[in-house]
Amino acid sequence: MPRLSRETKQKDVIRGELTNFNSFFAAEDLYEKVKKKGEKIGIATVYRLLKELTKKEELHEYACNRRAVYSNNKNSHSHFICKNCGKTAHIEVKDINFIKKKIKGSVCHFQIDIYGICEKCLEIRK
Amino acid sequence: MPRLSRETKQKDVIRGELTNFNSFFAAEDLYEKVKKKGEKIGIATVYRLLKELTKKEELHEYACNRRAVYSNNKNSHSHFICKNCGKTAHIEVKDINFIKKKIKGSVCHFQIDIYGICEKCLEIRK
DNA sequence: TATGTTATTGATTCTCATTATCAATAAAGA
DNA sequence: TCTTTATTGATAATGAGAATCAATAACATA
Repeated sequence: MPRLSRETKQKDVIRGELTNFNSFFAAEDLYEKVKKKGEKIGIATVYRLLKELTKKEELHEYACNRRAVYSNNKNSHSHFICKNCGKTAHIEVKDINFIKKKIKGSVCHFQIDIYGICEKCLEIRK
Repeated sequence: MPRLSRETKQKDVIRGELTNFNSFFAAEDLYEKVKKKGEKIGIATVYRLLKELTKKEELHEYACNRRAVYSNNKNSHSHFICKNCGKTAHIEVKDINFIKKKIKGSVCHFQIDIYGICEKCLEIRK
């Protein structure tokens, strides 16, 4: 394990692109953004920085469809996923106090995924 | 796509083992159970039936650590995942009425993942 | 500023869960 | 029994992400 963290050109470039996402993104998305900037940075470096920033809690990592996705904001994430069309909508859930009572450890963040049929698809099915 | 579903010896065997899980399980777990019974069934068949039953809503599929996991009960699932030791504990959350108001579509089931540090790890860190 | 140490990079390979392929097999209806 | 065709299972393909490792570049310090 590395004993200290070094500031590099590559990390700077990737960090610069990081802010260009307003919702969540996958490693590949970030890699594409960097490539479009004309910067030649290996995808392994992108994966590494993403892990590093997650450990530092500058990013929030969670799973979406068996892929790791990341978010700039440290807030928790809640989604409504339509089982018919597959669309994912964000839901705002501010706190989970109702559930915290049941947990003995300390809570960092949470993810709530609600599966169902969205309004549009319900309409079509009629 | 198949026009009708056929009942086979293999599906019967796999279905028999399916009830032997009281919590969630991965495809590989089910495959091992079947193998231990002495039945020679290909792992592809296990994967296929799992997908089929999920589509039929006899099983609930969700993701855990970049793997698909399945559950017999159709209830929703809530977990507390320790970011330190990685252990997952079940939490019982009966309803999410507080959140349903925010959803316009119809809700089938939900999954709540809460990330934090478990009691044991908190103790060790002291 | 030059030098030595070592964290970082990036091309590539590896891993591992899952899906796709396809010839052989076996349900289920006629 | 015969025919049709869904299913099986061995195996190859896929794809996200981790591991490898020689070359490179930060950073400390002389």
